[in-house]
Amino acid sequence: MTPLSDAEPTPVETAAGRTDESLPVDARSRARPTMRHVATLAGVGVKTVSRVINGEPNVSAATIERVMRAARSLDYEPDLHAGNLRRADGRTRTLGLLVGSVDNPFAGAVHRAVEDAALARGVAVFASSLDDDPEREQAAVSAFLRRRVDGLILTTASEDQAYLAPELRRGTPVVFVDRQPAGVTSDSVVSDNTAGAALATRHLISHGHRRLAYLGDRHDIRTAQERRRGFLDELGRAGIATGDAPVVEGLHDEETARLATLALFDADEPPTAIFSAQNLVTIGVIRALRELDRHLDVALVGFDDVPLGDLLVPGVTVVAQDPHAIGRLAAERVFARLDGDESPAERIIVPTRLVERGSGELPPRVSAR
Amino acid sequence: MTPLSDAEPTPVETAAGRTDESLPVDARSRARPTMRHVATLAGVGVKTVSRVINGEPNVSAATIERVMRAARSLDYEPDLHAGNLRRADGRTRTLGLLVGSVDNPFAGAVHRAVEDAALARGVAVFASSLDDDPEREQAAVSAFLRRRVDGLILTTASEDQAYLAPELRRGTPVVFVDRQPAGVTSDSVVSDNTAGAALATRHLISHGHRRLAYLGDRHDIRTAQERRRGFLDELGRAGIATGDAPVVEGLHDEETARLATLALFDADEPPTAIFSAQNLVTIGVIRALRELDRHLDVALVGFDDVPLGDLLVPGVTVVAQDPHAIGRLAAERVFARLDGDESPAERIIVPTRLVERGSGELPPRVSAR
DNA sequence: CCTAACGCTGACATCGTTGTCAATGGGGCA
DNA sequence: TGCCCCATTGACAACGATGTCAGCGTTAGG
Repeated sequence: MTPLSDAEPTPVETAAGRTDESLPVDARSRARPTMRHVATLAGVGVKTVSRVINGEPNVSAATIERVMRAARSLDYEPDLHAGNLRRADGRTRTLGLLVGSVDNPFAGAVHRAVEDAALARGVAVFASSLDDDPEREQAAVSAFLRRRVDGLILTTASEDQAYLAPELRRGTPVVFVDRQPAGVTSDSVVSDNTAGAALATRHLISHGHRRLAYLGDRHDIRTAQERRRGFLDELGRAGIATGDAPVVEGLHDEETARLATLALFDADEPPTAIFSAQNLVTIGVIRALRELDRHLDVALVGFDDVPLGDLLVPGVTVVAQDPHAIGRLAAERVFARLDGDESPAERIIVPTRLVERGSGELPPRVSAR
Repeated sequence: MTPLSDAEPTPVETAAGRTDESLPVDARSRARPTMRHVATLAGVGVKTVSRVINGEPNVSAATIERVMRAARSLDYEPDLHAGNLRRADGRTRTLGLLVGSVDNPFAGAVHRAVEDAALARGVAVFASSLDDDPEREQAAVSAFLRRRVDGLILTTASEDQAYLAPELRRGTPVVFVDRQPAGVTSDSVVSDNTAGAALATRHLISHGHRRLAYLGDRHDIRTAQERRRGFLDELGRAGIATGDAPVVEGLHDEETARLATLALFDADEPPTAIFSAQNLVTIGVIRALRELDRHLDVALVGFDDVPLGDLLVPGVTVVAQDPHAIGRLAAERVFARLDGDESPAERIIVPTRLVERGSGELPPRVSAR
C-alpha cells in the first residue's frame, strides 16, 4: 500500500545506471506491470525479480525486501502462462473437469472434491458441462487442451474416446469419472453400477415385489447399461421373467421421467415397484407418483441420492453413490500420474450403499385401477 | 486420422529445401507438436500455419488444405497462452467465477448460467469455492489474475474489496454476484434481499403470526444484513416490538441451523413462525422441526429455494431467487464491458418471488409445551 | 509494354517469463 | 598476501505464438 519512499516520483535508474523513461513506474498506472517494471523500480535485474517471486535461493535479504516492496507497490501479479512457456516442467497448474452439468448435485459434489484436492496443490480447475452431448464433450476437451491443462477429469458422452489417444500418448493424465472409457485405456473412478442396481432390485424383490419397472437414462451411456444389466440380472436370479418387466430408457431429465411414469401407470398391469437409475429420473418418478397419489403404495428405489430424500414422505430409499469420494479419488489419480506414477491404468470402483428410508420398503399392493 | 500419404514416413523438406531432422514429424511422437512441427510437415512457414489456424485471409486453398492435413495428422492444438502473449487484444478467453461453494444448488445454477453465456463466446470458466473465507477469496482472485482471466464474477466474503482497485483500474471487468461490493465500485447483480425478506415476513404476519424468529447467516455478510433488515423493518411496520423477536445469526450450514432451531424451542416463548434467510439454514430448520414434530404447526418461510421444496410435507414456502438470471446477467455485464461498455457501474437487482407451498401459510398455534 | 496493385508467403522481432552462464566481489584458508 | 570458493547478480536466449514488413509472382490497367 505505501509507495516506495525513495524511487517513487521520478523515473528510476536501472542497475546499469541509465534512465529508462519508457517504463512508467507509477503504481496508479493503467498498464499491467511486468517483471521488468518491478525490476526497474527495485533497481535490480529481471532475473533477480524472478528469483524473489519464485522463492529461489541466493538472493540477499535486502534485495528480497526491495523487490517485494516494488512488487507490492505495483500490485504485480506474475503471468503464469508466460512463465509456463519457458519453465522446464511445463505445468500450468490447471485442471480440466467435465461433468454432466455443473448444476446437478452429483456433479457439484464431485467438483467440490476435485477443487479441494486441487487447491491443496495450488491448481485451478476449469469446469464444464457435458449435457450428454458428444460434440460438446470434444469441444470442451479441446478448449482444455488449448489452455494446456495438466490433467483431465472427464465424464463422457461419446461412443468412444479414441480421440484422446494422442493426448494420452503425450503423457497427459486423464481420469474418467462416473463412466468407463471406451476405445482408450486410462484410469477411471466409477460407482459399482451393476452391483448397486442389483442391490436395489434385490431389495425390492425381498419386500415381495415381482412386477418391477426399470426407468433409466439413454441406453448408449455405458453407466446406464450397467445399471440396467444389474437390474435384469437380479430379476433373472430371482426367477422373474425379464421379458415382462417394463424397461423404459432414454430418460434424461425430470420431465421425461415424470411423463414416462405416468404412461406406465396408464398401461395394463402397472408395476408395484420401480427402480429408477439416475437422480433426475428418481425425482421425476416421485413427482408422477404424487400426482397419481400412488406414492404410498408403489415402492421406489433410486440409484444416486436425491437432495432432501430423507425428508420426503415416504423417505426415498436409494442406492447412494459417494460423489465426494469419486471426485477425491479422481483428483488423487491425476496428481499421482503427474508425480510420475507409471503403473497400469486402474479402474477404481467406489462401492454404493443402500439407504433405506421408506419408499423402498413398501409392500406390493394391487392397483385399485 | 489418416497420416499424410506423401510426407509422412521420412523427415520432410522445409520450404527452404533443407532437411530438418531435428523436428520429428511422426504423428506418434511423444512431444507436443508446435506450429513449427506443423509448418515443417506441411512444407510452409510458421506464419502461414498461424494464418490457417486462425482463419486469416490470403492463403491459397491448396495451402490451407496442406496445413490442415498436417495439423490433423499431428493432432496439433494451438497453445492459447503463447498466442495470447503476443496477441494484440491480450484476451485469454477465460473467466474466473467465485461462488459460495460449487456444490450449493444456488451456486450451481449461477455457474451453469455463466457457463452457457461463456460457451457461446468460446470462453472457458475457472470456478472456485469461497466457503465464506476472506483469505480463500483473495487466494482465488490472485490465482485467477495470475492466469490472466479476462473478467471476474465474484461472490465475496471479505469486509472490503479494495484490494481489487488496481485490477479494476487496469480495466478488468469485475461483476459481483449475490453480494454487493464494499470499498470499491463495480457492477453487481443481486437479489432484492431487503424487499424479499420483508415480503416473507409480511406473508407470515398476514397469516396471524406475531412471534417471529429470524435465523440467518453471519452478520458480517452484507446480504445477510439486508435480509435481517428487511425482516426487522417489516416487523416494525406491523407494530411488532422488534426487541422481542429472536434473531439468531452466524449460521452457515444445516447443522448449526438445526441446533439453533432446537435451542429456540427449548427456550421460553418459542416463535410460532420462522424466517430462515438462506437455503442451508432453511434445510436445518426443517430437520429440527421434524425432530420436534412441529413441522405442521410452526410456520416457515425460507429465503432462496430449496431442492424438492415442493415435495416436502408441508411444502416449503420460500422467497425464491433466480440464480440462473443472476448468472446470466453477470456474464452479460462482463462481456459488455469487454466489448467496450464504459458506462458507470451498474447495480442490477433481480426480483424475488414468493412461492407459497404450505409451510408459510400455517396459522399460529400456541406451543403445547 | 510498363507499372501499379494485389494475393500469397516467410523472415524476424516480440510478448513475459525462466534456464544458462558468466561476471563480480568478499571471505576463508594456506 | 594470494588464491579459491561461493554467494549474489544480470545479460541473454528461448518457450510458442502473432504483428509487421518486405519480397515474390501474377494480373489488370493505361
